[in-house]
Amino acid sequence: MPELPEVETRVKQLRSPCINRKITEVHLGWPRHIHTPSPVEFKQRIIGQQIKQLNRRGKFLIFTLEAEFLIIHLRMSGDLYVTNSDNTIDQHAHTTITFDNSSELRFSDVRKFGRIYLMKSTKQITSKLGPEPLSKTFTKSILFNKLNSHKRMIKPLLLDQHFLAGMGNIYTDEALHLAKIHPARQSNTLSLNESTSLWRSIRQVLRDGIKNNGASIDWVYKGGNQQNYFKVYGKNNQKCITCKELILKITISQRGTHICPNCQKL
DNA sequence: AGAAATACCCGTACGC
DNA sequence: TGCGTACGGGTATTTC
Repeated sequence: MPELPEVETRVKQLRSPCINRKITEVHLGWPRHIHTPSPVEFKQRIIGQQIKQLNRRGKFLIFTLEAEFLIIHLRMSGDLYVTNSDNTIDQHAHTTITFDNSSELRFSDVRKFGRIYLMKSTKQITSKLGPEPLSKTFTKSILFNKLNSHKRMIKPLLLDQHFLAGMGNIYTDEALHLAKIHPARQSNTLSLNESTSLWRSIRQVLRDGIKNNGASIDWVYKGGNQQNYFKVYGKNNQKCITCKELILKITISQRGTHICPNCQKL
């Protein structure tokens, strides 16, 4: 579930307890979380390094270490938090990274889909990602041009991290609803006005999400408030705020999709 | 190129 | 009540 706003929230929360900490020990309870290098090498390489910076690119958290980068993707059910190493470990905190001040970074992941990378460069990961939707350089004309260069349904295109980095199922449904665009629309059929409206909507739902510390839709991700402001996600059979029509849940390329059939016509 | 299916996981909700 | 099963959510990968 963590999408751009949830990841951004974690970055902000983790900076102060992580930056300038030195890694003294690592516990790997689910070695398959370590995508690269091998778990043994991972441990050898990371111990002794100090965390210099923490940033985000798309849904990836990027810890800048002295000699390389620790990159973490939470996928659907991952979460990260720092706590005192004396505190009881939660059942799903499979990977823990202990710091020099007896606190530790815990990677808790109920569904074990998350991935951890240790790499000399971030390029291998970040160069494949599309633009950051909230950056100054992501202009409305860039979106319009990009939409026109593809002939794909708009929703799966927005979910494609190579096209745009950071959108997930929830914020995509919310953005398309706000822009009054049907998720099955072909990307290259959007008018300039529709594209501009979509550009505004994407940025607005993401900013709102960040402002509210992300969304907590289930037991997995804690502390967010954005779920209280959803207009369509999880609102099937409830009335649309703008037109009172009932929100519909449909399937678009194998993903649950929420629309107002009146506001978002094909 | 892009659509569709599949694999990876497991807590929860739902049907019987 | 208990058991079985479908579901969801992000992405890589494979196949059509």
